[in-house]
Amino acid sequence: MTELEKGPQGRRRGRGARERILGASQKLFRDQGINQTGMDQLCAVAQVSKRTAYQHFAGKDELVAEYLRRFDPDVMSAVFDRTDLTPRERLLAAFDLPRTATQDDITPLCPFIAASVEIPDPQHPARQRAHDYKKAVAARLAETAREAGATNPEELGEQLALLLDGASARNRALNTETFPTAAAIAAVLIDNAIPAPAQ
Amino acid sequence: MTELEKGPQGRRRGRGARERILGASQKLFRDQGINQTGMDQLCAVAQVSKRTAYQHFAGKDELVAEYLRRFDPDVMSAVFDRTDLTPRERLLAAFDLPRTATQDDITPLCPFIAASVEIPDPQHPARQRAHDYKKAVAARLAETAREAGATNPEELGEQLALLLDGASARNRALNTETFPTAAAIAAVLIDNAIPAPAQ
DNA sequence: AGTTATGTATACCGATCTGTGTTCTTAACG
DNA sequence: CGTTAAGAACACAGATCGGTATACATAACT
Repeated sequence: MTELEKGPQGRRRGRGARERILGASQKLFRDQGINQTGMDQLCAVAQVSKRTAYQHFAGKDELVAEYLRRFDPDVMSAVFDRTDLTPRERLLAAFDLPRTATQDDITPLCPFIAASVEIPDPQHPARQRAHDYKKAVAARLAETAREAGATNPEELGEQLALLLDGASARNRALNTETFPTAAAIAAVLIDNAIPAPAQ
Repeated sequence: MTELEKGPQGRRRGRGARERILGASQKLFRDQGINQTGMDQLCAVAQVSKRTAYQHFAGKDELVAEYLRRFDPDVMSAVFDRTDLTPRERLLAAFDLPRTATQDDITPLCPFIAASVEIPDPQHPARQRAHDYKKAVAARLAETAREAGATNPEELGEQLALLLDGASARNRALNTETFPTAAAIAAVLIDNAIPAPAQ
């Protein structure tokens, strides 16, 4: 995901500052949280001068907003745009994605939930982005639920979105993988929401 | 819940420092978050000298841990210890409690989830307390599920606990009341988990 | 009444935070 | 080659953080 330290004849490190900053943000914000990551450390990891960082971003707030804007811009297309699965299978696959997308043994906390908790101001651009993203996920789930023939697609979309967020939050609090539990609930809800399962 | 500024002949403010500190913590940590609340502000709101605060608590970390220890020490007894409800009704009432327990128009974020996100160190006493509390809630749900005649009470308890956390996290991200959605899911799960509903 | 507990007031410490000013270097492009 | 823009290095400002030291006040208990 990061294409650093290469290029035609091996540039040392200059000329890609903005991308390196965002790459370091992704790693550090995920591992340490937003508030626990100072700009000094972030610039050190990104191998970027502090001055340069503030020429690319007006402030830390804007950097955080851009970090979230870059995160999964097309909303879970890795599962929703799959054509080899039926709509019903796609809905269930949404609960496997967080496990396969990371090489961690436990699924890390959703960065949008993290930002929503770490940033108190609801008007902060990062909070807005988190809001929009959560709505977008629910919308894609609802759309897929409609394709699957659910009687109330919007309701099912909201329900499945709640399961995803619940698993993420619970993963953090308990340090235990909870997505299988969420997937089991999802299977029940999906079966209950589709009137006549194709036989 | 806070019994401040009263007493026999109207003490001004001395002599109840520890309780005032914990009361201020409850308000400020909830409204602003833990990391966004400084000890100076906290002592000002509690009308307590900073020196006194550090004579009662070894540090902010210990204060945060005690704040979470005081929060709902008997785990949701307001719903689980009700004798006027059937076990099934008690399970469903768990999704109304967060709404009735606060006078806010929207349910605030669960303080244990908040602490789990705000505090990076999993070994922090507050994180431990959050872990224990979440397990305790799931245990009470499982116990009640067993009373309700569920075939797999532990599984149902875990599922309902996940719904509670999902609603709380989603409330924060979307600024919308989500507990009704969680309650609807809970109703489906409960009905599916109890083999022969007493008729 | 006198001792002791508890609390107040306030200045302060070192560390860390976000953000800036200044000067120098170097890669890219004509 | 020479100009220009991007970046590096680094010191520094101002605020805030958690936590402490010192000196004083007062309520409670014997």
